[in-house]
Amino acid sequence: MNNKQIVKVLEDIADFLELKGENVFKIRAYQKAARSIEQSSVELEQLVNEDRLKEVSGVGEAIAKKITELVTTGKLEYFEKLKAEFPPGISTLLEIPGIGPKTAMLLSNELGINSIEELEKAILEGKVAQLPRMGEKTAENILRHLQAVRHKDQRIPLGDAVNVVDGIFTRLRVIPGVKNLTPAGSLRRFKETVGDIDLIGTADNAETVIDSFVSLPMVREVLARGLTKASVIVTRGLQVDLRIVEHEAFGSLLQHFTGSKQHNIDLRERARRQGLSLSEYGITDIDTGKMETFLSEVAFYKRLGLQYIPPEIREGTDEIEKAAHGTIPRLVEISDIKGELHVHSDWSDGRDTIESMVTEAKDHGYEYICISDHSVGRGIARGLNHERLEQQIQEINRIKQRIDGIQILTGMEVDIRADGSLDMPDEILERLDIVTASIHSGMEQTQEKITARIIKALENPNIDILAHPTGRLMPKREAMDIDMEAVFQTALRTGTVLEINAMPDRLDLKDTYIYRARQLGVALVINTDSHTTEHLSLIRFGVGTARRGWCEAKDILNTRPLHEIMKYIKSKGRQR
DNA sequence: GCCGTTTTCGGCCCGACTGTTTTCAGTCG
Repeated sequence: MNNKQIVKVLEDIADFLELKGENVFKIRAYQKAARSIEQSSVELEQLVNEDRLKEVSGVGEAIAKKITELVTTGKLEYFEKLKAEFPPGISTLLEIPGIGPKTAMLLSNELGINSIEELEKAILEGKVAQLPRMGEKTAENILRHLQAVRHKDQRIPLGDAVNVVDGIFTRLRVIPGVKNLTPAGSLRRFKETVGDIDLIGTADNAETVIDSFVSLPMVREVLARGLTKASVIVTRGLQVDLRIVEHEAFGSLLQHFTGSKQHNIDLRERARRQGLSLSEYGITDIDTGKMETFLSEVAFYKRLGLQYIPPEIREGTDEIEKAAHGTIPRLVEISDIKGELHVHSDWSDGRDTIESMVTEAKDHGYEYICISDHSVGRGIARGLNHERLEQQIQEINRIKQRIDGIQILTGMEVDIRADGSLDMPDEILERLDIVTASIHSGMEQTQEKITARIIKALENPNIDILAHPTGRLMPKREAMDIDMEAVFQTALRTGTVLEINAMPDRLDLKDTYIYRARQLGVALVINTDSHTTEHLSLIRFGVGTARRGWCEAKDILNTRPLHEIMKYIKSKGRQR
């Protein structure tokens, strides 16, 4: 049983306990444990074997026992019994926004409703509105949400969300009196997908900003609208929340709305022990009732005796404890990146010429760039065969004469075939500066096969980098089924570099894998895999993801000057 | 159910909005 499945069971337990009306703190304990496991970079099965489950924050005696039962037997008796107490399907009602445990139980008990379809029918027949504490308006709202859930494409990739925000911001910025307009929430934390978009700002008069916001042309529907806060639905069923406070409270507002939820709960619990109460408006002394406001997040954290915590690692793991001890590292920044080792040109499936890619990289302030077009196996991408690669090497040599101020490397993204062999002979690869390998086909193989295939490629001394290691494409293609721990161990042994692919629909390696790889000391590189000149600026998504994995500059190969990279790559110390 | 530079027992984040209410419950983030 993997982490994802365990998380699901814990979440379901929390749902059923809610329906049952159990102690809210017990429910919260299950939810906290689930969130915590979701963030974990280690498979719990491993921890069970080593009897280290209770090292996971939020996992105590009782939950550890339940996880152990799940892992060893594949089932949990407590859960099965709990589930049996309710009509099947009732928990699906909780997926509809606006329906909580009380409403779900009411619908089930009074009207026998246990599915979304039954609910819709009952609303249309006017039965729901007649229930106690319901009414026409509530029934109508539930119906609306129910239909929205059906059409909404769940969480959207980070890159898409950023585009939506850009569209909204261009229009909101022109509203008079609005300041500090900033995306917060999971977007600011660079989470790979976002469920909704949180925007915040400050204003002299919040109400006028809210008014303008709800009447923006892209707004399809207004869900809620108060004096300082509004929620709307824009294209693709995406929910956007805007919250406005007064200028002097911006620091605490930004902190509050950035989350994560678990980070804020942990932070507030800690503050409470210090006799302080936190809110989006500021920090209140519980005894005196006096509130301080904060212009910046740095000041806010400082008041709590904490080092500043970057948004990307505010996930409620152990960041607050580290901040209290002053041991939050300086995470890698975009300005640390000195070059790019994986870009394509119009020689294969890229749009732009080698020369324009190089010029663009130079404009980014990069010291080096490696041209790595596809190999012949990727016929659809116009992959290069021997002769064309030979011609490309000569072309790159000519460009080197014309452009100075940036070092140009010759590379290739070689296809790892279904049997783990490469579709370019070693004697050719030996001549290239940097060779990247990746899988583009046969991604449905068994875990055993794929893992063996990747390990074989990593063991080839000519392969320097493994690109987009898990092959996922959000939202449509899942990661390949790989034993990542085995891949990390092999990369460590062979010295092969693993890529953090910055393309917003890839972000591959993902954050938790990065965390684990870094912990083990695996070499990492952040590449954009650019196919156009514009793509080079997507590096920020790769850096954000690396930061979520707690990477410092020293963990990332392309923060180093080229001669150091080449020294590493060609080093004899690597045992292959 | 978890957890501890005030506690191994007694606490457990905080506020906004909506709708159906005569003062608040339910839900959300």
